[in-house]
Amino acid sequence: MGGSECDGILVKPDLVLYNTLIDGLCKVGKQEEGFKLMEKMRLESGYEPNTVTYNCLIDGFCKAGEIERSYELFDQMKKDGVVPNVITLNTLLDGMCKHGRVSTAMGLLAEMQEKGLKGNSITYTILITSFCSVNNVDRAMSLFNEMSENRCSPDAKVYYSLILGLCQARRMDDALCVASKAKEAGFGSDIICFNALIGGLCRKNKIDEAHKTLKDMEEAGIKPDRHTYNTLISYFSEKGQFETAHRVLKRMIDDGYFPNVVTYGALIHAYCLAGNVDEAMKIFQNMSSATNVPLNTVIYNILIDTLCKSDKVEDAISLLGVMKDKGVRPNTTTYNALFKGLQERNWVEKAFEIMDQMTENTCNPDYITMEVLTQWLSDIGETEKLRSFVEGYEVSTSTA
DNA sequence: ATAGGGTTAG
Repeated sequence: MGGSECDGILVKPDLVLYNTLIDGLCKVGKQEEGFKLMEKMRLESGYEPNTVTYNCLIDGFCKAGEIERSYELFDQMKKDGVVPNVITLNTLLDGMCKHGRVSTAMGLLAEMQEKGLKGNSITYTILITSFCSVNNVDRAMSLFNEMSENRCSPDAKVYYSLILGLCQARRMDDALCVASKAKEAGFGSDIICFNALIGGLCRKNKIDEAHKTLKDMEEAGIKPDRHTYNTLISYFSEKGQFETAHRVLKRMIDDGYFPNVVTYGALIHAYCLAGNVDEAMKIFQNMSSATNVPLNTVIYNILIDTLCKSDKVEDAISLLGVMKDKGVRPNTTTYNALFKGLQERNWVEKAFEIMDQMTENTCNPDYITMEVLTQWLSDIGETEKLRSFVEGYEVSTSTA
């Protein structure tokens, strides 16, 4: 990419062009190449990376989950005398928060604030979203209130992130209250907020309020989208009102939205809940053969879980095989469902086999896995297998 | 040229 390579034409990329390329590489998951390009730029063009260069790379490594690497870049940046800005801060905060390091993020924020770098509304959106995602909505609310005190007025997205968080926490009264405050501040809800509100109200069985919100949405000139329809289909089918659900489905299709994996997932789940596994399997078969909708882990998990609970572990195991043949990765939930099913049958050999598969797939056990296996395997005196299972993870996580 | 919010399982 150095200008010297271009015979005959005087093309010397400037720093902005380099940064654009580095950002592009990072955005498609090639952050390592982005990093190399920065080094090459230094050597061949003599440009020193600036704040933007570092910000792009830090974001690339954060999005790839390589927080340590991002932090190294942040240190290197400061060592080189390149001044971090609020974008650097926000990028790091978002990376840390999304990878479970909320308290590290708060520490960084405090440290940067001491150095005189103030957060902006994006900083607050990041923090509010992550506190909500770790079920600390109260902290999110207090951050929101803190914001105005710091004479930083919330923009639409700050309101929206709080509304979403409140909906996810099932705190619908608070969510509606914040939504009306947002409206007073000139930020009417958008389709994402409306969908969250409608979904939250449905989950709390407040169908009248959900209906009213749907009307508010239409009055605001916002049309229902695929999410809205999926939300309603999920509500009606889970209430056993399959006729209504199918009517909504028809309207969805008439409106130009093809059912997607979520639509099918909602129906499959509801038929499973209603004890109609046959109908659920029929939809599943139809999905595989008559639609282009790719099946995902969630779909298989619903069915595997239901089969295990209906004393059809063999069918669940064969579905696991189908899943793997189709290249759909089982996750912890898949294995947990299977272990519970196998425990019911006390089918130990099969459980051992599945445990080995889980380790091979570097799928991490969670507390449910450990609870089920610890209880079951110690009851039957198979603690040795349990120990080697756990050790398998200690090895794989240290080499990962 | 760089940063922020969405649906299905357990």
